[in-house]
Amino acid sequence: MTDTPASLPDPTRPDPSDPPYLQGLNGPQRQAVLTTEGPVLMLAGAGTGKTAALTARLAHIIATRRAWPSEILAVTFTNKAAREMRERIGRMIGDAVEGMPWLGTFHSICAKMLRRHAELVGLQSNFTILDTDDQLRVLKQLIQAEGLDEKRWPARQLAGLIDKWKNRGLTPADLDAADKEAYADGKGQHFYALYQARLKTLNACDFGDLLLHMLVILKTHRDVLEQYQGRFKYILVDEYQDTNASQYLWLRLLAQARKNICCVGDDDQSIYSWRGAEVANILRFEKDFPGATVIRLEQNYRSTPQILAAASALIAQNSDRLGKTLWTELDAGDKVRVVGVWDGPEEARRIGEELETLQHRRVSLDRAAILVRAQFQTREFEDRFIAIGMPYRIVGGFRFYERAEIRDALAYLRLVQSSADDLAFERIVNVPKRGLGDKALARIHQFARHERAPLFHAASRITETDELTPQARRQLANFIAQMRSWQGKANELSHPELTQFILDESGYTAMLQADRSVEAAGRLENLSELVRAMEEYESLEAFLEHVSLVMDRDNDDQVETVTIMTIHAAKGLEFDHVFLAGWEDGVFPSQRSMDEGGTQSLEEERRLAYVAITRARQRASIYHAANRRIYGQWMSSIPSRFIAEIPPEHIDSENSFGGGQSLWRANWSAQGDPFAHVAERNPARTMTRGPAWQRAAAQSSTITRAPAPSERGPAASVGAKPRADLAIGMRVFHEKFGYGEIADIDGNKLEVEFEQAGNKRVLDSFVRLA
DNA sequence: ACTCTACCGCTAGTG
DNA sequence: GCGGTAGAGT
Repeated sequence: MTDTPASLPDPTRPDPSDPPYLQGLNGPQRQAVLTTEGPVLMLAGAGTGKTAALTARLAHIIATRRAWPSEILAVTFTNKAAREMRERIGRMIGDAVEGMPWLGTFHSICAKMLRRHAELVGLQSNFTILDTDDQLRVLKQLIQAEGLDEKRWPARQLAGLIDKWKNRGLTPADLDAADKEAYADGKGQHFYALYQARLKTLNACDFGDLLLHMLVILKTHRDVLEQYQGRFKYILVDEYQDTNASQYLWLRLLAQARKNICCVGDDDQSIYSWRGAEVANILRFEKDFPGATVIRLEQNYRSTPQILAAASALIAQNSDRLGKTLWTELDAGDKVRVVGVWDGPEEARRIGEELETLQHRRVSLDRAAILVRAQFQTREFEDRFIAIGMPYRIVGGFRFYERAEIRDALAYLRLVQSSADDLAFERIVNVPKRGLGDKALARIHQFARHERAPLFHAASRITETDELTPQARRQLANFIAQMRSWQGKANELSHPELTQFILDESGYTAMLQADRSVEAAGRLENLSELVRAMEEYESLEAFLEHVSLVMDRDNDDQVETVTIMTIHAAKGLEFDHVFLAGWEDGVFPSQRSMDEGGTQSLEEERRLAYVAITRARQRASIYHAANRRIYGQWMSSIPSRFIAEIPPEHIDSENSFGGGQSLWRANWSAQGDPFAHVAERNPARTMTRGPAWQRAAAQSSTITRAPAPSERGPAASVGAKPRADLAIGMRVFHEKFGYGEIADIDGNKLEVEFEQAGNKRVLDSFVRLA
């Protein structure tokens, strides 16, 4: 597959004989489509028609028979992006898009691969994928089991570290000296290893593992690597600036053989370093792939020259850039508006008025958006818009599948599908309330650990004994019987029917119906939505796979609404009218990024500002308030330094409380670090309000150590083997029933004649010799 | 086993 | 200022 296409005189120029997918593309776009062989880096500025070029490239590869759809690997970050790409390609090449099994997110593609090779990393192919919440619960349990103080060493911190390591492609054995020092006086590596072992016994993996496991497999199993290298004739990566190290390594392995890899991205829009993305990946592409063709898409089709000029001037202040010069053929348009207001409520009021003006001009609210730096800023707008009846929509926040009721329902289904799913068991064994509290759960745990069996199994065995109170025993037996019957029904009923059946029979629906609170109705609604959503999947397995990787609700709002969202959420979107709220130092750039990261994170904030401005097609309005309430405290604030970085000739300034722009602009230029006086006047802003880990780190020099894990006593006998040290007639002590004499032994079940409590059946692991 | 209270944390958020 | 949660209290 090294033959070049019949060479045209100049492939970048339009030709009437062009196939339809090339029509309407500009020169660089055409080059990006036609340069199929060898490594290609497509640097695509904001609004330069990246997706058009990208889909045309795929269409071209398929149309010219360079590869079958199934021989192309196309990766994106979000499901939304994958879905959009699939749709757009579908429009070009028709049903052939159905044959593109390897178009998807990094995670979904890795999950698919990993199910084929699970046994190579000690998993079964039906492994479950844990979300962040499950992950945290597992870690909490481990921390407790090791006797560490959870307050001092929060599970979140450990989760963060493990995530970071996985993002960098490091297994526990790969950690370097510095990393080993991390967490609880150097126990980080120990906990990482413990956690991985625990996941293996749960037959589960977290999101990071999907990539890490595949990376390990590709590195250690040549045959598997060659199989995929052979299959993927062309590789395409979207949003390359967002890749983390493990994704990068994974891609590099797969691309090594043929080197037909095309990475698309924009270093100026890299805004995800905090979750592991490394801009370095895109900056060093040419070194990684010598002879790479670098193509710049610089003609912007979205914004007016004024908006573009403002954004370009801003981003030009950053140092580590590959550099692009965006230009447009559009007419000049309005300057960027900068509006100063007194406080947050006024900001919301003013933007509300602007939106009403748009409504009167018959501009659809769908074409307007309010972009904020942080989620907490949305409240001000919500309050105001409810008051004036402005239809709005807030993107982000809690996602559908993170809602408690959805997670509960899924836990029931997971347990039906796999009774070994301990996390699912724990989640719903007492939801709705069955009178099975900590005590009962602790017993089940203790027995499960002793038997090395899943909780469900242990629970089932424990109901055959008197270990629990009669009430708890009855309830647990009932729950187990129900679960068994559901497992049986899984074959008879369709999975949506089964779900409805379980929700009703378990009492979950009744529990919500009895709940008079405001949220209960919405929860019931969410559950019916879940059942409805399930109908689109072939099987329960298929649905659960989908759910663990995707499950975002498509809001099919009929009403025209203004969208309120974070800048991060707005990446890749565009609106005619964009309102940029809260451009004040401390809010944007955020205090935290300025505290911790120095220029590095300030540059990331600046890229964020660049992304924000370039969302606008016709008009961008920046707002800053002189006073803002943060965490319940009123703070006076100064306009964002980013405003001062936009050349005045691209700005129209107004100020609702006097003073005018000259005031703050002078303020900025007069001092070297104008922020210093704010820190001085408001010391609370800088140090004492730092995140917990900073405070903790400051104290970490004087740490006393928690008791070693050894005090967990002599190890229990291995497996479910009955104890050898017990015999009929021996006197034993049981925590609940007191002293007694063994009357009979049946495996690890004992019949004991207790002095006070009478004849009881108990488990051998709960008694000790008296 | 449930309810109340004190305390923590609080940038962004895909899989 | 607020919501989630852990641990104590009833």
